[in-house]
Amino acid sequence: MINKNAEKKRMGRKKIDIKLIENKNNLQVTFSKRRNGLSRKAFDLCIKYGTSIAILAFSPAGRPYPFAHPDIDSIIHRFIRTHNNEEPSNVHYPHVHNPLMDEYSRLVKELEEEKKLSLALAQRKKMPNSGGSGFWWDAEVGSLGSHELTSWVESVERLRENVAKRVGEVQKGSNQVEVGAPSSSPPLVDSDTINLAPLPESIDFLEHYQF
Amino acid sequence: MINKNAEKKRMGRKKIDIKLIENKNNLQVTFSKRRNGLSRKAFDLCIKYGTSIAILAFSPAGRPYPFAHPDIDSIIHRFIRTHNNEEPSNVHYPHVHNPLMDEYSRLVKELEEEKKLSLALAQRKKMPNSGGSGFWWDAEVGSLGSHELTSWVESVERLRENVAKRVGEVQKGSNQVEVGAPSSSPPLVDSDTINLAPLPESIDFLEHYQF
DNA sequence: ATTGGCCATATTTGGTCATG
DNA sequence: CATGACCAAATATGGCCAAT
Repeated sequence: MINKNAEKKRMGRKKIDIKLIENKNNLQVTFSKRRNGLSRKAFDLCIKYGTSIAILAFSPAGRPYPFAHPDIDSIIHRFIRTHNNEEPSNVHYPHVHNPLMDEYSRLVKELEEEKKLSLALAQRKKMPNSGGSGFWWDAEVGSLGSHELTSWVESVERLRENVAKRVGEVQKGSNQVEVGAPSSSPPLVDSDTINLAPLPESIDFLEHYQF
Repeated sequence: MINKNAEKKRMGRKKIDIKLIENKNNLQVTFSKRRNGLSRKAFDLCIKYGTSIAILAFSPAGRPYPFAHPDIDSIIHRFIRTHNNEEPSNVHYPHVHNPLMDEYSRLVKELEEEKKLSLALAQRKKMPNSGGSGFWWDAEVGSLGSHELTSWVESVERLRENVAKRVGEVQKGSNQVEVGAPSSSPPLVDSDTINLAPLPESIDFLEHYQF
């Protein structure tokens, strides 16, 4: 990426895919904005819905940027109460095992596979011309005939669907917070408060990813 | 189906001010979306900047909606390390103070003054509104003098608790790890939260809010 | 209670420059 | 390293309706 196109004309917001950013220089700037944006949103939610939210974030530089309302202590306490673990001597926080991340990692791998497969197929039919200048799909896909291209697209679409479905299942299936230790002790509070609501993520976030 | 007024142009997003939302059923809907949005953004940041973020949020219904990457424990520990350079034995969480609140509170205070004024005027003409159907900062709150901020916090807290209606006692006497405020004992509401130490944060976001 | 569409509009953010 | 400002394009959301 590193689209270094200095134009006099303003470019407006650019779209970037979800991957570790490389342009450290420029991104440092962006992070500042986004971090603020995140807190701003959290704050907004707190006020509008009368809820409490705590955010612990770190800047790429490693600097901590906390946000909390009304205060971090009460929130953490509440969380602990909510999950009400049984270990009195050892306070441990709910192990927020974000299913989304798991899936994300896995999906990235799968996509890699699929990608290779597609490329392999493409190369079998047509021949090389690995321009290699653009994104992984630019070169190869570009060499496909309209027919192949169509099927390729369908293939990817199918993949996307599967991926989406999978993520969906994961969300609904594992929306329980896994406490640090594989607890076997019974909950001490109303059972309906033990379960975490389904992890917030919706599969539509995948739409923002560029496969 | 869904053909009420095909002609009628939809309204599109509406602007709403930042105040406790009128418990409308509709807003419950909105919260779901917004919460998702928050997590989505956090997730995005985590990936793009390779940073770690943890979010502990509660829905108006009192359900916890955690988000964390890579995992909440490491993040909290990191925070402790970062903020607590001295006593490793006495673990206490950084007293997250957020300037956003400062500004907000300040403005609310000003607003209160105005409200108070106009209310006084109104009462001179009309009759008392003992019904108190106003918002939490309406009327009487303004008469609290120099304790507005504390009151405000308490109000919000009370509200939160009401909505939450949570269980809770089962206190686990944790002697090992003290998960409390550094010095103050008041569990939930700590007026110190309102005006405390510094932490880089901009307040320009207030420009977007309508008081 | 929580989510998923739809659509139009309100906000946010990327890339750049400039300032503590 | 962290922000402010600017402009334009990319997203996120408010109502509304419906489904789980």
